[in-house]
Amino acid sequence: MADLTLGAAHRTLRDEVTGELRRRILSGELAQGERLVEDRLAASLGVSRNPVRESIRVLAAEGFVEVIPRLGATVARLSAEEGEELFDVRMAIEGLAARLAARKRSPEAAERLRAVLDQAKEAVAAGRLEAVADLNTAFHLAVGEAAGNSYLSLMMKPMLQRAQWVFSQTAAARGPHSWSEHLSLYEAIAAGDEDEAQARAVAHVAAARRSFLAAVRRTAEGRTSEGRTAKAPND
Amino acid sequence: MADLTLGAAHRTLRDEVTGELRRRILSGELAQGERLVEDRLAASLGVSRNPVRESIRVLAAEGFVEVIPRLGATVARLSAEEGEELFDVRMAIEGLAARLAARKRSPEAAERLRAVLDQAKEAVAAGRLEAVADLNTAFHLAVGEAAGNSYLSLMMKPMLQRAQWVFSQTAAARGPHSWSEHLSLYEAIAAGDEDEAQARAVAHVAAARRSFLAAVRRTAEGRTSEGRTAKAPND
DNA sequence: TCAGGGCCGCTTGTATACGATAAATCGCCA
DNA sequence: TGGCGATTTATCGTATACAAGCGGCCCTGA
Repeated sequence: MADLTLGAAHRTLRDEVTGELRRRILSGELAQGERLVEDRLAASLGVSRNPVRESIRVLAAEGFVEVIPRLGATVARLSAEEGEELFDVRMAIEGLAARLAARKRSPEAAERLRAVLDQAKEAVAAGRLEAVADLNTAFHLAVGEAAGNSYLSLMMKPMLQRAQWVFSQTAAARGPHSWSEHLSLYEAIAAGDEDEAQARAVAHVAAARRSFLAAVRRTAEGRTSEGRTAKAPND
Repeated sequence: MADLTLGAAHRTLRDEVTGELRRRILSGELAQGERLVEDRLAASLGVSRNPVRESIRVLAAEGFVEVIPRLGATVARLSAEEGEELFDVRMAIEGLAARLAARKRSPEAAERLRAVLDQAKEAVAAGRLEAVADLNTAFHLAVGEAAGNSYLSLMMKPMLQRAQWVFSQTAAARGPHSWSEHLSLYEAIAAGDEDEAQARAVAHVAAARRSFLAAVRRTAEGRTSEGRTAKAPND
């Protein structure tokens, strides 16, 4: 199988597969708790089992997949509680990231943030929702990288992807005001105001948590009154 | 090769190898920047290349190993700056963990913390330094688990191992007062005093940072005056 | 009808084999 | 003698093959 479904770029198959599986998980194409059978995945991606296996280990380390020896891997399950818990971690980490980014005040980083904001404005206007979600993650990650702390960047990447997952699972859209909050955070960082940057980042995540909780509540109500019409975000 | 060097436990070879490689990295047996050649590692561990490869991916996700496609993996390099940066992240995360642990105030978790403290007292008295380092990591991790936040636990594990690595590389011992700080943190958590628990955790990490910086300074001085007598912690 | 036990298939764990690529070395030529 | 290119070697990337375990199913017996 020399020609792949994923395209024959220079990246290793392993990287392609990891990205593709992560995408399928984030998009819900692979549902929570779904079994990840190495053979099937390999076949569906047009590769052998080895790249798939290595990908699964990475995704497990990132918390997207659960592996039980000799039994196989499944997409992790995400309870509403676990979803909410993530926001506590985000407030701590993203508050720190914003503070450090403001302290550093790198022009290049500011430029990158601005670029993401511009792209997002377009995507929002065009109504490309999946792109907006990706750009949201990209913005937060760019803040993390603006902090100039390598380990912070390393840990933030899976954390933010997980956050994106949480939202995609609950169908909790935040809408345009999220981006005005981003803009305001960007300004505080660019101005080098550490306290303000941290405060705005924390407030932003807190607002996201409220959106999440509201969505969970809606889903729960819908479930009891209409009998599970909405896709259940958790079990 | 059915009989392994690592012992024929029920755990998969991949788990054994991951643990062993991580141990060798943390202990300095595998030096920073050292190449990790799959063939050699496989031979030296008495396994095939597959488990080794999967382990390398996991360690890369944790930040202990750097992989360059088609060139191979090396033990990550840890500059003094990167070492210091880690403390910023730790203060944010461990402060949160301590606060949540105090809020939760689970008796079982308190019991586990106490158990680690007891074991550590013994190990310190017996002068078993490696065990003390492991127990230090175990204590911090137990605080994280006492917080009852699954993602927090997930991310703290590699973070704390990295912290242990940082210290082992600089030969910066903290001594017994570190454990009195642990005890004081434990008390605040057991008492359910959120503010105090967070403050003590942050102060504890800040103290660790000072120890680290002092050790780095000593090394730097030793390097300039005596000409690299001490093992260089970074490049 | 139901409980127990053994067989079969699916899936994972591990090893091995082959192809491809980048680095290193050696020799040739200017 | 120095630089450049071809060959060689080391190592990774990927695929395939084999072994082992776990669960489900069917069959048997009361």
